[in-house]
Amino acid sequence: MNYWLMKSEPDVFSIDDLKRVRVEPWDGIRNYQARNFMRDEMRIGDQAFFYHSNCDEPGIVGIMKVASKPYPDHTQFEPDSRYHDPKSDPDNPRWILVDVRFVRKLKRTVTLAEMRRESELEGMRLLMRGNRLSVMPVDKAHWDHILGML
DNA sequence: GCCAACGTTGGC
DNA sequence: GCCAACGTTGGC
Repeated sequence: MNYWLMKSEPDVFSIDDLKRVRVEPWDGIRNYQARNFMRDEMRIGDQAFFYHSNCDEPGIVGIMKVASKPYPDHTQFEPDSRYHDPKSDPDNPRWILVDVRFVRKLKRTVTLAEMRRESELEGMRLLMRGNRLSVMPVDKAHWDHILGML
């Protein structure tokens, strides 16, 4: 069992959106490292934090589970999509995603600012300088510590 | 292969 | 809205 953190801008897709639809293809990932995590390391049943980015209160807002094997992100082939990639070959798709399933919303947001103050979370990828990855692994110890902050 | 220019992410 | 940090692109 691996643990993950996946970012989404709540204006685009929030934890409440996921709660409503229950299962969602995590589309729009256009970074190779993030893609490789989904493609090569995620397994059905892995748990992931849902992180709200680029918003008033950035932080962890919920928990979800990986709900599918990796498969091609259809938005790369849609000319009208903001995620369209004209260079992606339909016979060898460049961008891959997994479905995620809603597990629960946390009773409150565990904010980025709050996490930065926790010495136990030192070294966590999310908190490293200049980190911009939108899909990243989370150590079990960090996962447990964050849930203990509630 | 280098690297300057450019685009994006995302906190503040 | 600003801007630091980082990734990608493309000329050479």
